[in-house]
Amino acid sequence: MHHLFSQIENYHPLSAAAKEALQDCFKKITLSKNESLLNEGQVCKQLYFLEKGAIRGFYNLDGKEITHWFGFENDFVTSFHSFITGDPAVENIQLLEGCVLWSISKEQLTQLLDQFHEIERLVRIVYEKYYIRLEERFVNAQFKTAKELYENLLEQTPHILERVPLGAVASYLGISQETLSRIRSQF
Amino acid sequence: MHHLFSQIENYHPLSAAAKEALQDCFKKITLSKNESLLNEGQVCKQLYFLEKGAIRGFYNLDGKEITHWFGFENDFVTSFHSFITGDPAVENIQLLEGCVLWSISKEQLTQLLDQFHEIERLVRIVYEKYYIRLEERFVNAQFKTAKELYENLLEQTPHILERVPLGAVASYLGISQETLSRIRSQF
DNA sequence: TATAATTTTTGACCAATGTCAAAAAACGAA
DNA sequence: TTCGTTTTTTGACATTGGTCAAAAATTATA
Repeated sequence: MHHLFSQIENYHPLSAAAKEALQDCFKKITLSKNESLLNEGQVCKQLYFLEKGAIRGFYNLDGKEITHWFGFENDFVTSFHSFITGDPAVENIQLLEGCVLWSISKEQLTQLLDQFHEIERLVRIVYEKYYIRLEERFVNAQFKTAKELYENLLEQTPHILERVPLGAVASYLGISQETLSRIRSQF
Repeated sequence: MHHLFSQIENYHPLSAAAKEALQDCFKKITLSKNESLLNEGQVCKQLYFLEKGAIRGFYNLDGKEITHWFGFENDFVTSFHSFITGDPAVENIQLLEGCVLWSISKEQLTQLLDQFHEIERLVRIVYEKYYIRLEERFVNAQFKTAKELYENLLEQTPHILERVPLGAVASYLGISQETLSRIRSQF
């Protein structure tokens, strides 16, 4: 559990009391490749911290699987839309590798948010960070060419290309697998 | 100031004490069309609540002005990236109409976040809502055709088309003005 | 290993959308 | 109203990237 807390405290330091409370809530989960954390249509009631491994969120569009996001070491993972709103998820969450995760339920988190201002702050700060991340992806998606998107990925998150099948990467970038393959062959 | 608080309390109800503290911080601003709230390169130190009017955030890309977002009545408006990180903004914020705004500085907000758990919660909830909004725009940007994007806009936010020049709408959708014009003529 | 299943690459073709330039329309100020 | 500016539309053309199908390469399994 050390690792979990050292990562959490990168966002915001916590008192002993808050850490204890969190400790009581987070449950360790170990799952193997290809298992699912969530299927579309289900309400996502868990927030996960990914200690080790790789995960993807994907949804179906015209019969194709579109990768919405990847999660790697030290990412918080959930279907944010479903977790926040309580609506059924449009996305599936599936393991790309065997993973070690820490899980907390929305109910538990809600209680902690009531009890601890500092946890409320932690969550607020996490949202800030994730908002900014998403904004960057959005701007890229709107105006970069397929080649630029690939170059970006190579520079900023090369581990994605090393750990994830190409088809999943292509839809993550918003391009076809064939186009991604052709771009790659130019390098 | 009634209006401001009734909108804020749509996100999260506040105690009298928290409201008073907020009241002391929010300053009313009235500006006219085409004035700027922020120029690229400046650090955005203010968060605005837009009571009346219309605003856009835009940045420059290859000599073109790209509309990043629109703000209308009851939106919170800032350069989120710059406001959160303290980095110089890449975007400009400009009034599309005369506006009535309420302004609070980052410093003031930071103090309130320290003093009031409930304001921390308010902000956390605002981020949740804005995160989800952005996620929807992102998914659209990645996989919808120009025509679908226009139809979406017509259905979900028709006021944008009524209040904003077409060029600004086109870059907001991530398509060229000419394409938007052609699509429009089909309706 | 050998075989099957999956993933990636390649080729041919096509549709959607961008670009540039000019005309038309709408808007604003004198 | 009229003139000048800005915005929107239209036309011709180029280009990016998508689609479908098949081959090649890689990976998994018996």
